[in-house]
Amino acid sequence: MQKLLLADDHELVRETIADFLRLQGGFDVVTAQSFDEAISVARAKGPFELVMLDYSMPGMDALSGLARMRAQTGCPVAILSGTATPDVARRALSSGASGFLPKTLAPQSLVSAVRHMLSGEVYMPLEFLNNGETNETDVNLTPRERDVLLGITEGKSNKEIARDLDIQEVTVKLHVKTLSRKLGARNRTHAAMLGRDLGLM
Amino acid sequence: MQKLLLADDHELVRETIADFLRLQGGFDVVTAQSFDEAISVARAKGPFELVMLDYSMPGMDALSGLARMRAQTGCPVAILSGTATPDVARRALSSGASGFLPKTLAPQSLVSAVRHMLSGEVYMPLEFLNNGETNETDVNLTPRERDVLLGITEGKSNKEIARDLDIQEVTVKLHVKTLSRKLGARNRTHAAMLGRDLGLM
DNA sequence: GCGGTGACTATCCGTTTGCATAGGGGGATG
DNA sequence: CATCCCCCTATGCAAACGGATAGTCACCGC
Repeated sequence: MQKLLLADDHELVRETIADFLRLQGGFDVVTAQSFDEAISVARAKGPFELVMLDYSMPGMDALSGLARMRAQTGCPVAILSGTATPDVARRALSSGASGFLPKTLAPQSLVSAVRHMLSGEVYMPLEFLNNGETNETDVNLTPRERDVLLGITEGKSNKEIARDLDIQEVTVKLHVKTLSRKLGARNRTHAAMLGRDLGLM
Repeated sequence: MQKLLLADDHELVRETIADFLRLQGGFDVVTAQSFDEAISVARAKGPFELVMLDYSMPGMDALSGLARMRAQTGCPVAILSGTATPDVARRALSSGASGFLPKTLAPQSLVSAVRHMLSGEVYMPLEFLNNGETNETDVNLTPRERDVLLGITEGKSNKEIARDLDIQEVTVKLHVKTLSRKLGARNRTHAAMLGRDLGLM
């Protein structure tokens, strides 16, 4: 029987989906309620043939959890999301996710999606690509902040960014501080990662 | 009967695939031998339910042809490629392609892939994500360097990384320096971005 | 044994970040 | 006009980073 790992912090959602996969899909489903627990479970009760991670979940830290889980287990990892924006879906795939599962997915489609991923292909509903042009995530940076963030992602120093934008270095620092606060980043590097994950540039 | 548009400048490949889709899939396949012809055909003989474009083809201009075709037809557009690198595949999906079809795909898989895309989902073989190491760059980090790089991508300071790995901060700095040199990064932020782009963790 | 390599520690130094405080100008909106 | 918001600048300071140099220790292959 194929072993799946499902991690979601909402108990109702988690257990509903798990039960459905057990009954309708005949899978052996193990659950976890946080990213850290998922990592522990993956180590303790593995190997799994597919891991499904909720996108907004304690410890997930946007998409960096995806990379960590992939690195540890080496098995296909899918992203599960309720507040699904097309852009997040695309980025998930770019980061190596085996699939993107919106929670609005019809139950029967879920089973076929899981089978699809188990057979070594990528699952993703098309509507998450077509509508994808306007991706207003809840974060809204000012144009200047985006400029600075772009510079950060290119590994530039504040001084370089200042020269490129023809402003003073102190001003760059100001933007770095404010955009980091808006993104909930702990420093410029974190801001760069979150900015890329959220597709802000 | 579902109408498909297939554009490829190599006649043999184009007609072989087209015939196969007609016979085995029962599709109505129209062909074109350049991107510009594909655009004309799409306007003249449309609408189509799926368009397949060769990645390297006169007028395609890498992936910018994908966006133009999507904008004009509004229907799913897949990328067909012989010289398939995982990177191109990822970029294709990020640019809104409905699928990525390597020409090495088994014929029968091609039909199922087309059906998959017609049903509104995205097709992509997993090996183009998992093997996406893109080891052209031939970076080989030591295990410890990967640990440190992972910490950097999570926005941690050297001090935090040191505590987590139970080593001294100076040692972390050493690893940061060496892994940055290996990656060709200008600083830790740049290293984090390159590390994520190259899928090193 | 010997050389090579990975991992680690130490001290020192200049540069860069990060953060706080304290403003000025311009444009939009009420 | 008053009031935001965005953008810019300035000064100052503590912390973190980046780099150089100089080692120790353990492991592995020849």
